[in-house]
Amino acid sequence: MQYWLMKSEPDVFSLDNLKQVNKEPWDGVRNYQARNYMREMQLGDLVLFYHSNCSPPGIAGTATIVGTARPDPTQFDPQSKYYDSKSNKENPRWDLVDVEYRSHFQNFLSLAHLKTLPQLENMPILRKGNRLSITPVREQEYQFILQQGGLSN
DNA sequence: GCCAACGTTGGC
DNA sequence: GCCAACGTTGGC
Repeated sequence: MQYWLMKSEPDVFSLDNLKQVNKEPWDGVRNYQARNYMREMQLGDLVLFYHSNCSPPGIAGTATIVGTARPDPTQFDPQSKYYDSKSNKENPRWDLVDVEYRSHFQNFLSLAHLKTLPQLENMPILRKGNRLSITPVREQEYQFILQQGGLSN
């Protein structure tokens, strides 16, 4: 089992939205490194759900991987903003995973707060200029963040 | 809205 | 294969 952090802009898709629909195909990832991380994901992997490009940014809660990597259909849809004319069905370029709601933290963990915690200083999300939307998280980091969030599982 | 940091593209 | 130009991300 592995742990991950996945970013989402709450104006587009928030943890509240995930709770409402329960399960969501995580489409639209168009970055090779993030795609490769999705291909490593296994059923039951745990996810920190991060709200980006909002005020305040931070970790809102957790989710679970309930579907492993498969081709993202939006890459073949000319109407989609995620359409990729250079991809083809014989050798799809982009994948998605299925993410299921797990919990909201009692305490939203703002980026400003996370930056004060030396236990988390190695997390990519805390480093300036990091734009990767999916990153691996160490187990100790995940457990510590769960404690900080006030475990509402 | 600004802009630094980063990934991608494409000319050479 | 290099790298400048460009587009995007995302904190502030």
